Amino acid sequence: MNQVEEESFYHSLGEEAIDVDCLLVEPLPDQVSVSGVWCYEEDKIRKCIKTENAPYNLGALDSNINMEGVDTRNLNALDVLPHEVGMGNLLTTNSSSCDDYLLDIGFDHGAFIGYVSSEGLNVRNSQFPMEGSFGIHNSMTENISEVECQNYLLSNCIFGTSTYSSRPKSLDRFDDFSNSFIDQENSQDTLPPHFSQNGLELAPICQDGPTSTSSVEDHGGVGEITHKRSRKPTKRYIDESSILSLKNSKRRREASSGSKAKLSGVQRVKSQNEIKPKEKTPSYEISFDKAIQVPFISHVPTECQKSNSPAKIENRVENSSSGLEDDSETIMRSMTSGNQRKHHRAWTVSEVKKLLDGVTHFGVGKWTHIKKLLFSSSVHRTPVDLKDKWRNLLKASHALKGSRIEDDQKRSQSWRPLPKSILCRVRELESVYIYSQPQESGSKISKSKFQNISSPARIKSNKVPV
DNA sequence: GTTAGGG
DNA sequence: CCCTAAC
Repeated sequence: MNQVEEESFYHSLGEEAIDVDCLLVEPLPDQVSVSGVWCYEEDKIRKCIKTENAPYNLGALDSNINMEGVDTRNLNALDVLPHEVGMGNLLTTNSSSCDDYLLDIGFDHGAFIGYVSSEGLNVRNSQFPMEGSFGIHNSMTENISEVECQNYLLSNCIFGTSTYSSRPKSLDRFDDFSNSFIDQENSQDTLPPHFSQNGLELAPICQDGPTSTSSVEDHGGVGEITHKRSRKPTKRYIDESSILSLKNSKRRREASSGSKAKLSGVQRVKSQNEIKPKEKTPSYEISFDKAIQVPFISHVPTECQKSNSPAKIENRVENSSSGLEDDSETIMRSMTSGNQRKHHRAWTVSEVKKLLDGVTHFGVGKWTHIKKLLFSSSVHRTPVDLKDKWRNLLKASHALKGSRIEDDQKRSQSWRPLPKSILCRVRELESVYIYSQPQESGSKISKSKFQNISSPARIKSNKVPV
């Protein structure tokens, strides 16, 4: 954009050009509209940002926003801030909320003295390029649609004002943020009107936090308070025993009527298969699989191709000798339960961080939400995987708690892939969710939504379980 | 369809 | 990671 174009663009902006509400779903009295960031002339910024009742030091307005030569038509708040606004220029009134995060990612506190509090702009988004787990925004020059910008703002507005100090974290870009939330039946009821406008609804936890009614009611609790479901003998156990007995009776029937020379071989193979019914495979699958040489993963796409073991292939070959004699029950069993095991994929630290963010923002047990919103790109992580990983993280964090932290950390860093900060975050999250269980109705969090951020300790003291 | 928990 | 009861 050359100078002339730039000037004409400025003029075309005009005083009324920027709708203050364009980025906020509904401006709250004490909320700072961030639309002003779209302007970069100081007087316009002042006009664009409501400063009445805003308890923030909008230091950014007084200082260097230098956008020269930048095509602002393609910029938005997220693009502009990290680059063009000096970190120290955006001051916050409750910068303590950042501490955990900064610790987590290993930055000096001093390096991030300035950022607007979570009610307004969140300069912490500038950490996107550095934070592996939020790596979608690798390029800050990426254009972000207005909707996405809204999502960011919303997430900052809501998530950032929780009562849990490590809660406000930068979010991944929510590709389908709004759509996904619309699907949530419960959120409409639990959300105040200003969060359900424009179809942008937020998860219940955004509003009431981990102590919310929905949190408690929906998953019935976590941690020690969770009471376990009672289990009957598994269906698989019943099925297998019934299959065994059925096959035995069939075999007896065949043995009494069929050709004995032929059946003896079949019986031998069958008895082998009965020992390990899970590994039994119908013969037609074999011809099916021959072409790709990895018979055991034929039903599972790509990612499991490494998972076939020689033992299994051998077993498969064995089955081929048994030919078409397999009974239909066994075929169905093989088809449905399958012998393929998903290839093990180690969880990366960034994945774990994403998971923690998901738990932070949506709550323990909202695995499908987390999956849809944060792991939509990783097909190999199912909601169950997330749940399992969370369970393992809890175990790991307790293991860490049990030992002396410093020594253990130093000693185990070589083999333990998870940084201590992550395990600490797990513990914090866990404690929050444990302590939030006895809460009847999430009034406390919703009340304090736009108040200052409480520390986990304060949550605990507020919500002492019996 | 989703989640918890045992394996 | 799988499986399945419980929800």
